[in-house]
Amino acid sequence: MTHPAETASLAYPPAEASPDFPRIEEEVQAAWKRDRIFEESVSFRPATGDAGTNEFVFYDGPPFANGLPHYGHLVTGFVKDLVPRYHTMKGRRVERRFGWDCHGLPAELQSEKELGISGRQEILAYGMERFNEHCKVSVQRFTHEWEYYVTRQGRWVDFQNDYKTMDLSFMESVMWAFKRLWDKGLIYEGYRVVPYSWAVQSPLSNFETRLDNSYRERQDPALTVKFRLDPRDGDPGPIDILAWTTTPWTLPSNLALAVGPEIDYALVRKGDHHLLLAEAALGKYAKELEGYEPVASMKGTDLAGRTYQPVFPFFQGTENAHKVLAADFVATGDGVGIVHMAPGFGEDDLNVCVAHGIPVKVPVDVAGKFTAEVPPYEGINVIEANKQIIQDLKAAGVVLRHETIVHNYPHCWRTDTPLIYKAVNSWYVEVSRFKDRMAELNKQINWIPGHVKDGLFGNWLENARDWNISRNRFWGAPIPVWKSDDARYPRVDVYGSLEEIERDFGVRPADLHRPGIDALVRPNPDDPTGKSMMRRVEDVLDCWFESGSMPFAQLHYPFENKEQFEKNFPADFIVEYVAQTRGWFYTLMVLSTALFDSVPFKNVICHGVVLDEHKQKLSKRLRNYPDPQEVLNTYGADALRWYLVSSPLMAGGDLAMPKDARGIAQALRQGVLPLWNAYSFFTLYANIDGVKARQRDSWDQVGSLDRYILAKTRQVVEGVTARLDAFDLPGAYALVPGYYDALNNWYIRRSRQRFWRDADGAAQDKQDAYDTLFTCLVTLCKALAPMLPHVTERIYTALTGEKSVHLADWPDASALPADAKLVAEMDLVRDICAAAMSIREQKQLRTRLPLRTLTIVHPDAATLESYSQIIAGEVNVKAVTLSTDIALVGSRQLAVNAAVVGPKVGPAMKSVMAASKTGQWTDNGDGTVSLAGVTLGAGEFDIRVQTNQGLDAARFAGGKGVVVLDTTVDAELEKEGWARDFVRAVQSTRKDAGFHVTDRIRIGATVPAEVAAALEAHAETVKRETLAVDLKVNQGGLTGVATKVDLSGTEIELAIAKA
RNA sequence: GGGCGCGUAGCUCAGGGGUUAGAGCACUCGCCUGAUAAGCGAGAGGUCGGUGGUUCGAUUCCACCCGCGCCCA
Repeated sequence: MTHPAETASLAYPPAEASPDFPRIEEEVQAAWKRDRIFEESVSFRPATGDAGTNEFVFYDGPPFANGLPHYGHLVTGFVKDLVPRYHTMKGRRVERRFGWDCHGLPAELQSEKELGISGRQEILAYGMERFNEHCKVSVQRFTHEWEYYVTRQGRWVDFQNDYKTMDLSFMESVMWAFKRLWDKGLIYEGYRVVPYSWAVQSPLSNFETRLDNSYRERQDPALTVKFRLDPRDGDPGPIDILAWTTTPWTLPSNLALAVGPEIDYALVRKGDHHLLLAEAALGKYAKELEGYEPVASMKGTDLAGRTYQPVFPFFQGTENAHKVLAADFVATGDGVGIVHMAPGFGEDDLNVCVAHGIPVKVPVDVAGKFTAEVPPYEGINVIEANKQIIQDLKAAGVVLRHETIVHNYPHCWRTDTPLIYKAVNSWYVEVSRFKDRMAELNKQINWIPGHVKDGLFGNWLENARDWNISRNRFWGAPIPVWKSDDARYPRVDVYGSLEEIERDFGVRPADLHRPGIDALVRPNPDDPTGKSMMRRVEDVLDCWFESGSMPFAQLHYPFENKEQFEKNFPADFIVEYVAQTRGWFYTLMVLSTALFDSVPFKNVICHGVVLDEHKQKLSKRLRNYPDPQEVLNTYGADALRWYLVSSPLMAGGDLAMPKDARGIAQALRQGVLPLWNAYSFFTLYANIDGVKARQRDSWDQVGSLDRYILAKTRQVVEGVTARLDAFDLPGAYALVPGYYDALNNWYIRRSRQRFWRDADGAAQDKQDAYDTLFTCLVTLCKALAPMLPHVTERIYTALTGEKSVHLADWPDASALPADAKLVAEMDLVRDICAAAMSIREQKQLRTRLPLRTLTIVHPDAATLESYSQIIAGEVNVKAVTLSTDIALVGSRQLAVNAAVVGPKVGPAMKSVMAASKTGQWTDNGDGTVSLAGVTLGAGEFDIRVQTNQGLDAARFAGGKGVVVLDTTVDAELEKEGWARDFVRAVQSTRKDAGFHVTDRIRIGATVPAEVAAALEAHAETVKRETLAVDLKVNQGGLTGVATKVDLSGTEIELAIAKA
């Protein structure tokens, strides 16, 4: 739009009228990189202040390194960027280190896939060292993709100074944490039944099984099996006791049966044969029990202690086994009220059996296959063995019923294979011992949304179980425990630093990974024979233990940065998706409570999950989401940030994102474009006028429009500040469109002429207009910088010539005028104009057609006097008349302010409301009214207008005021209307022809006679408005850019040419 | 079965003991313009999931029910 010749001397870099935001963003990002703006934004804020630390501490939740980022990461990333940018501008130092979660099953499984091997045995065959070496490389494969997305989304984070959980320093800190817990007696080793994945050959932690939706529907056999009780005196004959199970594969390991002590059991008989089951279950087995009759009834306690014959012989003769035991957990909901117990495969089973001195038998190997202890099934996967076991039992005649049930069953979150429950030797953190303390500390945390604190997270803490932190795997931090290999000389050594290892083993490991660490072996000092050795227990740590360790481990605490950590713990802020209440949020809480007796973070946002528009999970296979890269390249990162962060996600809800990205297009239109348009207007005219605007710091002399928009700016800054302080991010975004509207569609539109007015006599007013708009834009850019980091950067740097808006201080609202009265009045004026325009629309009177009078009736009409001109201009009337006399336009209606009056009068409210509706009230003339025996004073009622019929009127301010438009059109008004129509036609032709806004033109036109008369009457105005040096009407010979134009129903021919 | 969240316009969602329940999108109609058609405005569109209760008054609070989502048994 700008002539190239002018560019050199421009006051501001020209703003594209049709900006390509993705391109602008990339330019901005390139400048950030080139000028190291991020680094400077961190480093120029001091780390310490008057009151100790000046750091705003942010923890980056480490993502699994071996996966590609998706929308969920983008959401988290935007928040991880927005909040730190805000606090940086507020003057805090906000370090942001990227973290990589390198260890654990995801990494191992990826490597197995890449290497074409599967399971422990094959890994061992392949070689643990090579395997781990591969893992180490594999987990860094996607770092570049991550860096691309994170950078492209405009997220500032330090990749150079990142941390990896596989770094020696990180792992040493983790080792330290383990030792601290050990010293506090919070670590123990035990036999526990755990969810076990035979596919990955490892137990899972209890929260791993609950992360995301690991439960899915599964069909399983359910078997009702008969166990023959050993005969006892008084038995009416042979008795079979029933038991029900959905895991037939555990029957070979059956070691006991459990009954509920208070449950009623029925003995039923058919001929010589007796069955025993809960009375409550009789109905369910009606079919199988046909012909049986009840012969006796007894309590569970009566049965306890009886012995029976196992259905399989494998563990016959096991100490204390094969007895009926009483246990409280037995219920009659499912099955027969008698539970088959296999202590190797059930948590309750284990507890009860151990209590009764029954040893644990686990005839299943690490891969989920039966061992030689059960010869017929040896080598068969337990789930696959179900079939054969059922067949064998049927053949033995001990199956009463074989059915199939569909139930929710937990699956391995990595391989999607069903989990089994299995007793394994594991290492535990005794969370149950300090869970009350966690619940207490949790009260200090500000959760967003608030319900998570006592809901999802609070309940989770209340039911916290001991945490199984060992994994029988390879790629992870080693459990730093060495044990004697000879039980006769027991000894356990736990190490908490490289130095301690060096002291005992004589070497300081350069790498703590297996198998190198396993090679550290030394003679057991407690063994006088000198034969037994201290060997490391084989397990590695659950990688979640490392995620919970990141606050201190990323700093190599306590070996380095001791003071820095202690001064800056806990974090001020973290954010992740809501399921991390069971993951990272939880592990942070566990470790910080146990190690430091402190919360790990003060404020936390838990956002929801991005779904497709049918609320289905986003799936690469289904391609049910817009390609992120395409979105970034079409609409830009600012639009995407606006879309995602102002969504219900931030309230913990799900976001149903349409595949066509229309929400993102809308965010661009509503959130980004209006700001750009205001800026583009400013630079266009400032450059034409050669005006250099300056930041306003006084406003005593400026007009009401300027004061109004400055006061509005103050309000929006205050509002955004309050919401960002409260971590209410959508709330902050929500304030912006209303402000855009006031700026673009009121301030600029009503001030437009001031920007191109001739300088004579109005220079100050013009400068005021530029200064005001400049002040608004610069202030707004600062206040929106965290929310729209790119577009604000471009605009701010163009306007101010400074290096970066992100190096600026947060705008000071008090530097702008506070004028609530003016804002309220002007907003009322806008309301009045909207009402007046609605009359025009209704009467089909185009805005360009001037009208004589607008009458405004309102109790505070007097205060509107000074706005008459603004209203007249907006509504296009010659005169504005103000009145407080409602009788002019209608009658008075009483509107009781029920919220105030209700509580005051109580039950009398009913008659008060009735009286007000039927008009039975009296004005006492002193500002009070009476009705139904009650007198109402100021603030307790409003008077509203009931408009008379037949008027061209519209109500405003909730009915408190009325505007009446004189819709008579006389010849003079008609002519003026034609002239304005003509001006508009010329202007749009100019624009279509690509003329510059300052180009002088010549106009030729062929028009009907009545229009010609109008143009003649208003020739000077037309020429001035269109920058025409010449206007020839109906003189033929049209030259230049010619068009036919519809002029409010009359066709004319028009030609314009540059003068 | 339990916990948490949710049910408001065709869609996505705000709101909140008070008579006239809002926004954006979509729809219909219209409009300004020497910045912005990726613009501005108006209209239509709702027994606020259901049933009871508390209350002068319930969409809002309470109970129960129905439905959806997540988590857990």
